[in-house]
Amino acid sequence: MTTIKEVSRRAKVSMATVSRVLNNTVPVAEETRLRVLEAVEALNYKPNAFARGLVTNRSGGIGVVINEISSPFYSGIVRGIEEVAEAKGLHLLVSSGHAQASLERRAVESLKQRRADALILQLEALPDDDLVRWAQGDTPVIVVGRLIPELAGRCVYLDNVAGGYLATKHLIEHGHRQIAHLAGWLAIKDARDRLEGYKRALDDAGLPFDERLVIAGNFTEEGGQRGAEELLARGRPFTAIVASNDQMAAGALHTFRAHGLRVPEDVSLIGYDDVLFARYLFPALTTIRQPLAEMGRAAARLALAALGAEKPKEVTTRFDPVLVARDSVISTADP
Amino acid sequence: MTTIKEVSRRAKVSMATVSRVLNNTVPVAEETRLRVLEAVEALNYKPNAFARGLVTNRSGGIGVVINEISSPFYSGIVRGIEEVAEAKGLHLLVSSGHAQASLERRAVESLKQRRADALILQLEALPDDDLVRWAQGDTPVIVVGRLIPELAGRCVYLDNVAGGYLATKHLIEHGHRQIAHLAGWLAIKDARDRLEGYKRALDDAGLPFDERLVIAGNFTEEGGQRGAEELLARGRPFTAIVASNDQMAAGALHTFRAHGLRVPEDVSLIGYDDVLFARYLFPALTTIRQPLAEMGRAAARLALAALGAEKPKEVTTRFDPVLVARDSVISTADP
DNA sequence: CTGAAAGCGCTTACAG
DNA sequence: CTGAAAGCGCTTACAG
Repeated sequence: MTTIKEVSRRAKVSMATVSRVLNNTVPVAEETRLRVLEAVEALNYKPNAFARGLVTNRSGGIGVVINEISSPFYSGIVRGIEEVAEAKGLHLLVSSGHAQASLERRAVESLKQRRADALILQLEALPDDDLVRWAQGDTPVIVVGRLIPELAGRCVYLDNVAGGYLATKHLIEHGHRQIAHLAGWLAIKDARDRLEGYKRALDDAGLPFDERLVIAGNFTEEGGQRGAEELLARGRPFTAIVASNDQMAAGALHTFRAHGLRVPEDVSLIGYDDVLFARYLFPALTTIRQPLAEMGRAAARLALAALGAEKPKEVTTRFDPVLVARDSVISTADP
Repeated sequence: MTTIKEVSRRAKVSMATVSRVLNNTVPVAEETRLRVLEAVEALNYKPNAFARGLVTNRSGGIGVVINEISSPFYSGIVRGIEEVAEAKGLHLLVSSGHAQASLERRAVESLKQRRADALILQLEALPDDDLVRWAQGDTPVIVVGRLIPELAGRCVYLDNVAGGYLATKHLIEHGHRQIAHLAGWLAIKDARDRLEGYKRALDDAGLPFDERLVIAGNFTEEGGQRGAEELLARGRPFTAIVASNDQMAAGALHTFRAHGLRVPEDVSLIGYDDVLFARYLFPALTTIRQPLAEMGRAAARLALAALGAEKPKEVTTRFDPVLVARDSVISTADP
């Protein structure tokens, strides 16, 4: 690896000058500049990021911890983050938290130690307190997926209670009265919020809440399958289901089909997220959309603003769930 | 941020000693060790990664460039990489290449500059030459998704010609004679290889190759939809389709349904990849499986071995496509 | 506009 | 087993 010293030697200038032309910090005589650039080119010089970071205390990277990089849901967020970070020449340091407190903590500490310029955290296990404490450190912290009062303005989130409500209300408006809920993993707040929304919608419509119609799953296709099986086994009649995400809805669809039940003729089904494959299921899945990439972009912009790389423009920080009506819900009167 | 100096002061030892207990490089008297540890704890000291990297020339991170982080296909690979890297305490530096030569090159250069300890590269646009040249540098390079003769043993790949062949042969064995192909983006080698496999299988079966039955798509659901539309519009009769990936198959399924065509009764369909949602489509998609996570793990192990963090165990480097028969293919005799 | 020098926070021979 | 010192490769006041 060539160093700045070799470049300075070749260009017959001091190391300081090389540094100046590379970083564009102060004006340098055009002739000198050219000589330096020529040397840089000829020697294929790349500044050592460690040395630079040691003195500037900047890494040029944004640290991201996301629950599960390989899930279509979370990677949609990462994609949005990447898009804007890349445009600013910042790179990403990504870790998965796997919804485990110890892993989440380790990931954040490691990111801080490596001096990520900003942290975008989508954590599931750690309590708000930890986030608040980290946010008090020198590294700007942006929170995805929760609203923490102390950190308002640094949180990008979607109201999942409203989303659960919206989904349930949609079914109620289609005449359904016995509505089951395939809940997500209740250790995750999103799951609890959607359940809460479901309850409120029932309540507002004067419908009783029946816990036998609620199954806690785990946000996976397989969880949806098992949940649907159990629901069927319980024998409580229902005409519609609110699934806590699209993957569980896909699993439920599968199970119903295996049991000879038709969706939506025999049971209406609504998902949550609107991941890419939702519209390719059969029937095309009615669902609640979360604008994942957009949320990721918002988080990245907030991070850029926090670290001063970008003017703090207006950044939408609160997103609303929107209903995407496709073919998996039908009125009870219809068939 | 506390520094090693403050720790050494508190523990009443030299900085060298602090460094020694933290890195476990040489034996340190137990009593001293405890004092140091106490100070580290009390001061909540975290070594500065830049300073450490500057002298060791190691970052403790593995650089990954992958075509598209948010695609279910690629993120499956990343997940495998992450799994083994995490277990070794190495972090990941991830960039997307977006199948563009300039972005791929930029990503790799950036990773090298940041002194990633090893590079795992899944590139689409750059030619083998670039990979070979990089591999000659000081950073170990592992290649995912191609076999480069000069870098054999450092390549994790799956024979896509064999996969395309396998898919096509499966249809032929079910009596199909007019088999169309929804190709992927032909700028990507995987797409070309699968097409090649398709041709060979036809040839081996004595079936003519008809280019009017081949549509070049782009590996997305939407591409599959459009491809299927065009295929229908061309009016050439066909009884089965080989799609170059599952996402395109999902799109085609959608289009056929819209046209009142049933899969598999009217047209058999086989996908490629076996991404998670493949089995949740209706009909459940027959496809060619790629063991993504396993390939990612293999790449990570190769990287660890290359950088000496792990004994070079036996690592499978070549993977075979396997047929997963589900419900989207039927014999021509059957219906 | 440019150079000499200090310093960022570590690790690692070199002595003892 | 431990300490003093050099050095990793940059950037940034400080002078001129």
